[in-house]
Amino acid sequence: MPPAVGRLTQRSEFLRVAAARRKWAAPGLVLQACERTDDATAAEPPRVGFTATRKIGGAVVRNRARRRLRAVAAQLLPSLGRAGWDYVLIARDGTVERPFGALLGDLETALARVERRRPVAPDAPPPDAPTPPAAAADAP
RNA sequence: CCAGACGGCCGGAUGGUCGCUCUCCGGCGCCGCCCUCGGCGGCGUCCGGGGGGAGGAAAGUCCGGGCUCCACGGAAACACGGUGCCGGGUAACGCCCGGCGGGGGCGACCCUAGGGAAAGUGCCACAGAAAGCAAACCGCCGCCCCGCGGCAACGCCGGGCGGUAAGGGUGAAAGGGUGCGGUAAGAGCGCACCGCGCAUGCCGGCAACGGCUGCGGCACGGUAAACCCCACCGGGAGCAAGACCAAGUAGGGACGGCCGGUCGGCGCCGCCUUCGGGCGGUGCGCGACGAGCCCGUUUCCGGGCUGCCGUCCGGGUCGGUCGCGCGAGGCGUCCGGCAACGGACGUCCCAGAGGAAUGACCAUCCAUGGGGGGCAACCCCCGGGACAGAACCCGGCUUACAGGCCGUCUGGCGAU
Repeated sequence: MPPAVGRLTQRSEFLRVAAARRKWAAPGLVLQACERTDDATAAEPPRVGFTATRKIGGAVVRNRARRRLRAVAAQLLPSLGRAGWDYVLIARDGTVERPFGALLGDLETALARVERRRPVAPDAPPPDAPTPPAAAADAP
């Protein structure tokens, strides 16, 4: 099967991913993730959705942020995304100005962080956290 | 060359590697039909190829329309909202063009919400004596009285009566301005010019209006983005309009209280019967009329809704397709017109998404800012690309905008 990445289009799907409360914030973007629970689609390739609110700017800025996020996702998600998972990328103020290489790094570390937290119980801190400030601030 | 005025236009370019969306063609796969080679149609997280893919403001949603549904029958008056010099353009406009009046600028040119204040009402703060009735605070002038001085004419201090809008002072505005005459002092009191008003006037202009002439000493301040008057225009809501398909339910149900005019219908009971039915009673929110309410108000009148109140229960609205891209369309040439614009001919098809496509990244060039080198052309390094994204579609207006290009004209300086 080719490593195609699906899209999230329905509001209910976005809400479900947000309700999973599994996220990580990088300087250029925020990543939310959620594992699909129904068995029918569990083996299918990952899906991704994009959010750019009015908070970051007008229509031009929002469009540009969403396009950059889409370019980043198209480059990394086919190899790094997990089958059966849904991801949501949220644009921040820095998304438009941040260099593209740094944006790639943001998504890479965000994916790794979300992966690492996965086997751990949500209320227990990760035992091998190399950079505690973000994780510690999120734990309580 | 410098300063400025007006009008028009552009608003990064090229290439490479990955992508998105619409459409067309060819494969591949699946399904259906005709039926046996095969053909047609549909579908696809599929493959390959061709073509199209944001703006001058796409923005604000302020006007005008198209289109759609509702009220559409209609009408009149009232009410409400809008527009407001004249002529033209336009599908229409509050827009545009050309004029007129007023104001500003040496000028090119710019600004102008510009009907009516002898239809009525209101307001004109503060200051000021006085703000629509005209008005006398300081002044100026005349007459009279008292006192003082003087031989007297007269002068001065104070008071009274009267004249005076020229001067001072207040104000946004004080009832035309300047000059001469005139006067006790003054004043359109008289005269000249300017201004103003009126005209049955004459001339130019389609008109707004302008010019001339005559009359009137001038008697009627401003404000109508204050009420108002006059003329003209105006149904309401909007593509989440609206239509279709699929699914599927409903446009309700239950209980309690209160009210229920007339006729019909239906059910039940009783009586009569010539067996067709009839009469009486009772129940029923089934129908009609009436009644009530709604469609801005009223009337004629058209339509719609309806037992009323309270409590409880249940359901629907998040899918798909169309609307949705040939249009008051773009470009070019010619003709008419000062112009806005109109006409003829030729030519082109030019975005259609829906968590929302038109991009991401790199290189070179082009503008542009800073630094360095060089006599110079130029070279090197760093920074770095305005406002801003179609959401049914057009015509305008308004607002935002890095930088640049072109044309016409004005003033000044210099040269010929």
